[in-house]
Amino acid sequence: MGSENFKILLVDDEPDILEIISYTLKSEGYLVYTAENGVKAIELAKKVKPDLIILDVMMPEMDGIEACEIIRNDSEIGNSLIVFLSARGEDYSQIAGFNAGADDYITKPIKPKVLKSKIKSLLRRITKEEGDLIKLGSLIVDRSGYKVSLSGKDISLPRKEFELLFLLCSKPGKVFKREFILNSVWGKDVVVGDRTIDVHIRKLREKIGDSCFKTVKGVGYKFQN
Amino acid sequence: MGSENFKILLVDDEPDILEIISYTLKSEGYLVYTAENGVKAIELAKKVKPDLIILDVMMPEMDGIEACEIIRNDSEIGNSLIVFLSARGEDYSQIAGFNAGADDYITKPIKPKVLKSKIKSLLRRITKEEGDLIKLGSLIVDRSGYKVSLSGKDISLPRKEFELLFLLCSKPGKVFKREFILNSVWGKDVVVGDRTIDVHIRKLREKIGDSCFKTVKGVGYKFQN
DNA sequence: TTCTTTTTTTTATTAAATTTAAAATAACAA
DNA sequence: TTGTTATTTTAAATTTAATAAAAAAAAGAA
Repeated sequence: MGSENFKILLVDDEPDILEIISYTLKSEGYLVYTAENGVKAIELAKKVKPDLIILDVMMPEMDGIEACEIIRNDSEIGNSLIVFLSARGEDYSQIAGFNAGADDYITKPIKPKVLKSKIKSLLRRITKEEGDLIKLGSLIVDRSGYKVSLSGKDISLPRKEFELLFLLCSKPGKVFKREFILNSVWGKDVVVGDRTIDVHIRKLREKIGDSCFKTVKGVGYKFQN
Repeated sequence: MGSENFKILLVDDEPDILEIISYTLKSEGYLVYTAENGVKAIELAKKVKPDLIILDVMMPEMDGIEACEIIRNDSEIGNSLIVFLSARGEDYSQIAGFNAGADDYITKPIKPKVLKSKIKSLLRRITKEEGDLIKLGSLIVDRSGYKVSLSGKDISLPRKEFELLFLLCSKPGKVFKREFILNSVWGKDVVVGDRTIDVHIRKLREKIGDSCFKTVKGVGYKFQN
């Protein structure tokens, strides 16, 4: 989706790993910063305020777990997402990592595909989890369960329909342009036909009620109840 | 950032909670007012007209739900956003809270991150972006919703009509030359007939009122009410 | 896996509304 | 008066969206 140029700080003492992961992440459009040890990582983190930090567990001087604890207790950078890198089977470090406050871990050897999808889903968490509930009169839109409750009755919606509803409800009364809707629900580079939005709107009108979805011809749609 | 210094009223009987939340919110740039019970809250709310009220459900004397109901039925402060604080798992209070008219709820223990993002997304819902709204007496031109409200009544306009109205209203009293209007509403390289503007002006006169669109012969039109 | 169901997307058709154009009328100045 | 310019009306052209139905893709169940 709208890759909002997330900042990722990558910390590992092996230059090769740094290189490979860095390349992989940059090709996904992330801004990547690197550090080769915990001390430098913390220093750099305070400067760039990364959204996510990838920490190797095994590092000389200050290991990942120690660094993680320090980061978590720092008010400036404490709410970055933290991911650990650990050798497969090092079960201990995984546990320790979570105790130290990590959000996820990835085992070496690193598969770019796995890495990318983990990072993506973690970052989605911070963009989408925000305010996961919208209440508008008798309509409650609940992102955590992908469902809406309309005057007490629960209606569960498929993903696209839900995303569209959620978007419109995030600013009742505002007209969302078709292009904008496409970008945020379908994603920047997904190409779908022009009628796709219409059909989804119709589905929502069927399920939620006709009156609250207003069409502004030549512009887009808005939610208003 | 663009934080328009929102006013938040925080109501809880525990001084510690008051302190912590207050600190968190102030650091985000909000103006925070506090009250330790429902009665004082309502009193204070009438004075400061907060944009958002955070209410603890469990309070001595007057609990949050009761306070919420009173607030909602008060015309002065009834359309503030209301958020409940409730202990996790107290599902009952969530339901009750919504029935009483709350817009959202936050469970204790409170995580500053969650609190901040919820508040932010709630306030985002009610804010209009800058330059989106033009008020001229009883006429409100709302760009984000592509509609105008004329002494309370909403009128929705098609795209071109709206753009034209918005242009004229952006500088009341100024005469816009026909050529300029064509450029900004229809675009530089779109070629349309000369009478097109006239027809659209007429449509606006029909909908908004004849008197406020003045013709300056040989030059163009202006808005003046 | 394969089959079934659901969701999503596309296509074609219909309907509606906007926008433009054109013609008729009115206003006004020279 | 005539000629110019704006207004109104009407009609045509064009855009745009709603609808229905089918195809494709994805998700789930057996």
